[in-house]
Amino acid sequence: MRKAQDRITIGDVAAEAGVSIATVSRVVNGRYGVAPDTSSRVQAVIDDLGYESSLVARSLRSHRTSVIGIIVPDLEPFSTELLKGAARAIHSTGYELIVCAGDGHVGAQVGWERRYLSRLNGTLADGTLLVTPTVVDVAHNAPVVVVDPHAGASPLPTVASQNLEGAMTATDYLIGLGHRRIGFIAGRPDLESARLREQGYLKALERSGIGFDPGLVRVGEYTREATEGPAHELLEMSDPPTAIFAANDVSAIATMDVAQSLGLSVPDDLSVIGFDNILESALSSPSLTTIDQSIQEMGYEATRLLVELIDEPDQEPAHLTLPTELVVRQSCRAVTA
Amino acid sequence: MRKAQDRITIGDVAAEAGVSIATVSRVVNGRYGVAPDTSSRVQAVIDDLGYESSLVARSLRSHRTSVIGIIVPDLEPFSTELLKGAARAIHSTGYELIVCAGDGHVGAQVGWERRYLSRLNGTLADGTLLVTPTVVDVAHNAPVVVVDPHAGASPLPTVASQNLEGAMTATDYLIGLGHRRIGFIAGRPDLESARLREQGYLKALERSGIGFDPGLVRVGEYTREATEGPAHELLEMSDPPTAIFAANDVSAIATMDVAQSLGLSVPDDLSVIGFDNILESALSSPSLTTIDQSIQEMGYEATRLLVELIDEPDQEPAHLTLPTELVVRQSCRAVTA
DNA sequence: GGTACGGTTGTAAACGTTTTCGACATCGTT
DNA sequence: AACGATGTCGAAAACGTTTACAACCGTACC
Repeated sequence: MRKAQDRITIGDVAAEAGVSIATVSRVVNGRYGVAPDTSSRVQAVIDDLGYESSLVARSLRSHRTSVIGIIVPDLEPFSTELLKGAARAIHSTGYELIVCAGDGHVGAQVGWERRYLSRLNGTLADGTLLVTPTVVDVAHNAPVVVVDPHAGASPLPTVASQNLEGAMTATDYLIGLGHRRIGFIAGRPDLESARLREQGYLKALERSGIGFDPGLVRVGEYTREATEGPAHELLEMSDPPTAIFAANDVSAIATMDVAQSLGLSVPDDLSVIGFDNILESALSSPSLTTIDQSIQEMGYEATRLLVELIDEPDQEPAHLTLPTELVVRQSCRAVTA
Repeated sequence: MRKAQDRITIGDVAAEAGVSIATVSRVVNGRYGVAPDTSSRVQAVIDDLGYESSLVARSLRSHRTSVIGIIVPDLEPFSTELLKGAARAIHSTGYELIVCAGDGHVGAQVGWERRYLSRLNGTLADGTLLVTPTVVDVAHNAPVVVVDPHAGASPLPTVASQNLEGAMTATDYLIGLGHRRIGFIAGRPDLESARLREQGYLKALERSGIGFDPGLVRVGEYTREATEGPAHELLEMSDPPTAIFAANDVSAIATMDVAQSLGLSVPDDLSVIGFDNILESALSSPSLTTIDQSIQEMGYEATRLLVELIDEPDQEPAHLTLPTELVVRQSCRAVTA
């Protein structure tokens, strides 16, 4: 006797419809070469029994699953915005999306990224999107696209923002407001984006003739938790900065909170500028002046790239760079002489 | 010749190590009955070749995958908070998490939920978490837990909040502030939570003797987009409400934005209270007074329940109800005589 | 009336695992 | 020396599909 939770298999459908398994498979996949009335009879049985083909069995046999995977390190704003863009891009294609999320503790387990990727790629998913990966070596012909890649030249296709230019814009903006002591909260040192933003900060300072004070730089690793300590340090200096450029919005918002907990007013006592333009930056108080990198767009473009790569595997790996833009809100103010 | 992208299979390992496939499988899974030196030799080859067993093949054969799936309708704040809780709960168990997200357009495609569930359940995943599902009939003995279930008695285990009590608390709070014309922006009519919140609103109004004015109720479907029109309607009435209770925070924030676009000040001209206590509610301006239902906790408990259910399938379906709590912030004010 | 052919269907192999079962050694016991 | 117990291992079936191939049937053509 069939137990109730047993799946309905293609064999059940075949038996019920009085045809062979092969025929059922053909009508399920719309293959050519099955008589119209057979087809409709089988289809009726399929609908009746509520048959759904097993993704794993299909994958095992045909190496094609019509799903693409995304591996994200956490579910913080950056990742979720990106996911939205990916979901939007996936919509018109025939693919479906599955997400594997790390637990947010970077470095807690190093192996998980490799493991997920190995699981997805080549079996479960036809292609994979890798978001802000830690060191991962990937067979360079696998259908993988990296968003916000690891530092160094990548043999894989990548999607990133104009990090250098954006960081220079942010720094120039603060300089233009008259700030001279400008602190910097850096991002995850392993990521190309973080390095470029730091370079942009340095470059703008030097170009303006202000020069670089190593004492004004701390590492916040793009996270709220890692930012709080360094922000305290900067603000409790005997000669604290009058402005802080944080390498991403999460750090910037954390910095504002620390400032306010120290009795400092943003922007009156301290100007803060971020990078990313996540949703939360518009809602903070004061609302955060920041550099917009349309994160959703990155997810969208990366997904588009990936789908292209799956259909046409032997391409030169593309490296997309999306523009950034200054978004002026309430968290910065000109220095009062 | 092996093509570079070909996966390394258990057969490759077996050949390289000079043993049978069965033996390799045994050492991979730590089965009893393989000699220590054979085991270590095989293990060495595994590490050397970087072999990872194919999830789909394993699943097909053994019906166990050590992953649990979550199906969410979108990637809006409620869902993402829930995901965080689930990720936290999964961490200590031996399971891994994969997420399938709809595209947010409720009703756009009705079939996707069923399809995803069918794909996950029984093949890809050992169990599935269903978040705010639209109508879905599930074999009631499948390992599935529902968060914020569909209206009506569910044969499946569920996790929900004290929606009725919370809604009464919210309404009572507004009444206590002296409000008499209190509007309501309802949620998705198919969800139990939305119905209970509306009931709580009604019950509090009647108990206080104010009574219920059907003209003050609109449907916002829990989304920003669906809320804007109804909010406009309420606020442009000849005799508009002095307070609005929105069935979730997303609606409440949208309502505040609409009010401000009409030149109304929150809370001076209009008090707004929400439900959920999503992160954004603390960041809005003014910050939103709301009913806290610890969403992460729901995700956590639901996941815990699911894991339990997988290990011990023949349980009476549990129905968990988590407490809610009033969180007073800046968006409500007493009526000025 | 035989043959060729197109359309329709079934048979069986393959995908990469896990697991049952039996084979073979080795060793201790009588 | 024979036998059973034990430890180690391989052969092969099974999971639910897809697809190459062959088989079959009817029709049209010579």
